[in-house]
Amino acid sequence: MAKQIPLELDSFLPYRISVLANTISTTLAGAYSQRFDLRIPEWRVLATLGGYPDSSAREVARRTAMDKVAVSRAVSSLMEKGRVVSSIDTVDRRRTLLRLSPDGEALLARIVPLAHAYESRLLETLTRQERLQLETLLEKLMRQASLNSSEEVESCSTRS
Amino acid sequence: MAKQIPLELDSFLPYRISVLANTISTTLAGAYSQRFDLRIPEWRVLATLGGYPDSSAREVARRTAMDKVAVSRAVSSLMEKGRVVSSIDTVDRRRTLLRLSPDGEALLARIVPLAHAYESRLLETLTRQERLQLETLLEKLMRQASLNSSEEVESCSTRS
DNA sequence: GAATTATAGTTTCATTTGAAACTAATTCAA
DNA sequence: TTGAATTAGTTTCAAATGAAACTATAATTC
Repeated sequence: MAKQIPLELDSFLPYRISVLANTISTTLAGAYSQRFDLRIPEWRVLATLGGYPDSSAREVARRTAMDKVAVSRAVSSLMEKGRVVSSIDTVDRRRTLLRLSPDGEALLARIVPLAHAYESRLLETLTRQERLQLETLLEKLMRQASLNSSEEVESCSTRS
Repeated sequence: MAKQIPLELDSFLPYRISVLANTISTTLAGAYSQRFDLRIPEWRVLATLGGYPDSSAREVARRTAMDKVAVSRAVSSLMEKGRVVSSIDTVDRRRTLLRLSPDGEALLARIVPLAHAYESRLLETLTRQERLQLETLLEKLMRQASLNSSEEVESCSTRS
């Protein structure tokens, strides 16, 4: 076998996507985190409840791909700040139904334009065609990435 | 002004990229993390030193986009496990030159195929053309993302 | 060459995160 | 029913992370 490819980190796809995602999250969070006293998990919950009022914590977790502990903490924090209100589901009293308070609505209304502006910034150098390609690629990569492939990855390697 | 777009998280680019990156990191780390007792930061340092022996911690940090504290900790851990050895730069005695030990080399040699296999898995559903597109898109997005745009994002929003 | 400033790297401390244990309510099964 | 198993959500504890202070060496300036 020839000399092993030494894995150039700069061109390693998982690494590149990770750096890109980190840069995006950090930049975006920087634009509202301290300014509105809103952490990323809170922002995700806020945005979700904006679109789906009266979701339970579990539903929010599923929609955002956050785990339930993270949701629980974000919700507590949002409630302390008066941005979210809750009510107990009368049908299933384990469930807590969550919705934005007027303050929460107002905050979301201020941040959504920021978020859209940043997204536009990211996309502004792409042609219409490239945006469509990006769509396709993200879907394909996401599908492959989540194929829960640890066994396959292992078998791939140990096979040789 | 018309009713505000309520920001569908599922189609919000920063969010999608973040979920994708998380999924990839988690899956990949799952394939070697416990198995080789190697955390993601250690893996990055290991891979970097494989390609660039006798780098200083600072150089590793720059190459990996990690911060120096993370590098410092990863290096300590790798040295404890005998995977990295260090020597003091005789020219500048603040600097520590790092390189893989034979054990470190051997470990890297075992993991590189895993990493390449996983990368191939990610890419396998893409056509040749799509892979080229991905290249272009990652570069463009990375450039836009890192334009350090917090001020611009803010001005975009407050302008209206 | 002494004092100041800058740089490499580590340590400390406070915050964040995740996993597992836990509480409370519900469903299922006999 | 009532006892076992599930499910929603929280708490706890340990590990990971980041910012700022710190140590040691080097470079700069007077």
